[in-house]
Amino acid sequence: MTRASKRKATVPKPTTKANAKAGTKDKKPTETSKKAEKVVAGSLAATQSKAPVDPFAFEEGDVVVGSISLTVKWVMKGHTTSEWTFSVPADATVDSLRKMVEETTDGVLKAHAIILKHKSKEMDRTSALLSDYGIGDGSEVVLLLNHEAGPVPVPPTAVNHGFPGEPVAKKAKKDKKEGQSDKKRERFTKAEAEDLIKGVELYGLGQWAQIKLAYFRSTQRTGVDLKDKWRNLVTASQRPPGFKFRVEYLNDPAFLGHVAKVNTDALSKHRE
DNA sequence: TTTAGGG
DNA sequence: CCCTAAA
Repeated sequence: MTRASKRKATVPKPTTKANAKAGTKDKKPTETSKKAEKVVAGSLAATQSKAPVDPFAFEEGDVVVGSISLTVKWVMKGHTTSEWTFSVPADATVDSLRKMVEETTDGVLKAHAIILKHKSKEMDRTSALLSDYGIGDGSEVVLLLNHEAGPVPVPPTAVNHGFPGEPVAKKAKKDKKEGQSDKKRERFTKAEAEDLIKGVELYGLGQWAQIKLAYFRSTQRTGVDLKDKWRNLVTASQRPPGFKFRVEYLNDPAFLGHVAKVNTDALSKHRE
């Protein structure tokens, strides 16, 4: 295949090092002889015009004076969809936390669309300190999405735990001991097909693993399944007008038209 | 392990 | 859906 798009769309990989890929702006933590010192002391005033503090500016082993450990939970339809544990500087702001969430989900959850609440109170002052909202160690923050800010895809589950970038979920072994080939043939529902379309739209062609994580995390669908389904959808969209499909939702010209459109757009981006 | 394609 | 060469 051609080179993948330049924009990295990879979900935080379970890296062993804490800050393997996070903040790209902060160079490197000079020696750690005086970690407690390099921390945020004065950094807020120093870079006030820009991002308050690079959320990933410190490392796992650092002793951050006045740090706050909190948990961010994304609640949707009554249940927690995803949850992350963060350790932030004492002078972290609402906005810096939102950016951390965006980083952690590798951009899947856009900072501008994130609404944070603490004890039912919406934290709308983005430049306010988390402490201004009474947030301290062990606090729990609820994350909501501002739908008016545009469609936001489902983020990967349990992306992080502890410091950003720290490994979290185990790989879920493929105990394919005996003939575990109990894979029954289950047709994609229209909803699944639509999620797949959104995935290709958002991540691009070939990003099956990414789409799997974003939209089929808790499903049996594998990246290969998604790839196969996309191939079939595109083929279907190229059938002559009036073609009759067994699967009902494929008989909707608008539906297949969308598939064709998304495919065309994705193809152009795929080769640039 | 994931992707791309033919089976 | 499966199989598997390539990456």
